[in-house]
Formats: sequence, C-alpha cells, structure tokens
Amino acid sequence: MAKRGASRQALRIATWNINSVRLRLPLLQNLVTDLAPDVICLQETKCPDEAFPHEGIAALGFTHRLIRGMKGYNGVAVLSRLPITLREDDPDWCGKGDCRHLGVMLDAPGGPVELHNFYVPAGGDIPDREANPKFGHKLDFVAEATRWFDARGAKRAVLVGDLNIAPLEHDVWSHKQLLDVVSHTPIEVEGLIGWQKAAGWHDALRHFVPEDQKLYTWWSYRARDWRAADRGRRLDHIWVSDDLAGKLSRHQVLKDARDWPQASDHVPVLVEFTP
DNA sequence: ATGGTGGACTATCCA
Repeated sequence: MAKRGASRQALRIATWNINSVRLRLPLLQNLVTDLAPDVICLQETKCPDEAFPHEGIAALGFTHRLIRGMKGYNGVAVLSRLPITLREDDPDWCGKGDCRHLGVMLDAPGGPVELHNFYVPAGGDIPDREANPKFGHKLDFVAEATRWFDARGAKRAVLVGDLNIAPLEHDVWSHKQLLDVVSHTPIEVEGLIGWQKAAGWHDALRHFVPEDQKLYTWWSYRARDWRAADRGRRLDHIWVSDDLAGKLSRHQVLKDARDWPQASDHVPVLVEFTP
C-alpha cells in the first residue's frame, strides 16, 4: 500500500548535484531512504550515456529514467517512479550540446506535469564577460532561458536544478563579501530574478523559509570544517508555476548529506505538492 | 593569508 495515506495524491520531487553519479551511486540509497522522492533530478552526473548505472538505480525503484550525459563534465538525469517522456523539442541552450538541461513530461496524478532539470554554467572565477568567457556563457544561458520561458509561459510546471546563482541576501553567508563573487553578483541575480519572473515561477523553498532566514544548499570542499564555518550558498532551486504554488505541502533541505561519506558539495533538496 | 579540496582522467580542466 502507498505509505502517505493522508496525502496519497502528493508528488515529491528532489534535486541534487551529485558530482559523479558513478562515484556516488551508493549515496542515492541514502537520499531515497531520507526523502522518499517520487522523482529525482540529478546534475553533474559526469557520465557518458553508455556508462550510466541504470541497474543500480532501477534497483532503488526508479524504473523510469531519462539521461543526457557526456564524458567528464556536466550531465543531467531524471529518475522517476512514475512514467516520464522526453520533451524532444526543447532548446539546445547556447547551441553547445553540453548536457545541461533535460525537459520531461511526468505522468502525474491529476494529469501531466512539465518538469525541467537544469545545470546552469558555474561561470568561472572572474565576473566579467570580456575577461572570462565562462561568465559570458552563464549570462547568455540565463538570458536565453528567460526569453524562452517568457514566450511559452508555464502551467503545471516545475523547474529544478543547480542554477549556480544565489539570488537573495540570505542565500549566502555574507551578502557584502560575495557581491563580487561569481554566483551572487548583481548582474547574475538580476538575470535569475528575470528568469523567475518570465513565466511566473514561484520559488518553492522560499515559500516555506522566510527571506530573512539563511538558507544554503552548497558548502565548498575547501573548508576544514564546513559546518563550523557555515559559509554556504543557495545554488540549488525548485520553482513551480503559479498554478501549483498554492498546492505546495512541504520542503526539505537534506543538510546532513554534506556529511555522508565522500559527500557531494551540494545537498539534496525536495518539495512535495499535489498537482 | 588570495590558499584551500574534489572528480574526471593522464596533463590539466572544471567546479
């Protein structure tokens, strides 16, 4: 029998930058145990499609899987307990073919849900598109996504992923000290907010956590004690279309995952809603 | 104090 009797129509979607799906395959079991998701969206799988560990993931109950991977870098995947179909006509962002997006239709209770899984370019170290082409790529990627969703709108839709931008003051450990740091510069924040407004996206995590409270999903590897320093950023996001905002029922940021053996520098994030 | 660590994969690139 279904476990969640009181909310049997609810759908739980998780997103995680796994930073190598092959290395951290065992940690997916932890995620499933702790969050009980119906759908998991992964970023930075760093795995060519022919080497994707389908069997291990199927054994966790995710019988439906769509993947878009390449050798060494990037790579996204959608793992689902419910049937999913690939959205074939979505753009190849910036024409690079670099495996940063997977759009699917999810066969959910109450009808199809459009689900977009993004891995936005990190953008390099220097926040200047002339000096640093990676930063230009990041801004262009966000601008292109903004135009596309602005033209299409979003209904019964969810957008998740590592967007590599922390938009709000309390999405970073020090707003002032990160104003010149890629991920929190004003031009990136303006871009991300514009994208969010483009199709009326609703920030599902800030639906639950007030904007004056610190909220992070990523802590650098380059810290002796990540928890003590707590210099985090909220780089991972879940947005829902306006028509779903009122149907959100819970959220979870799995901070304990940062202490798993061979942890990713990102932690899984989940929301539950009734579509 | 301008470092530090981690993953992919073989000399560095990327985060």
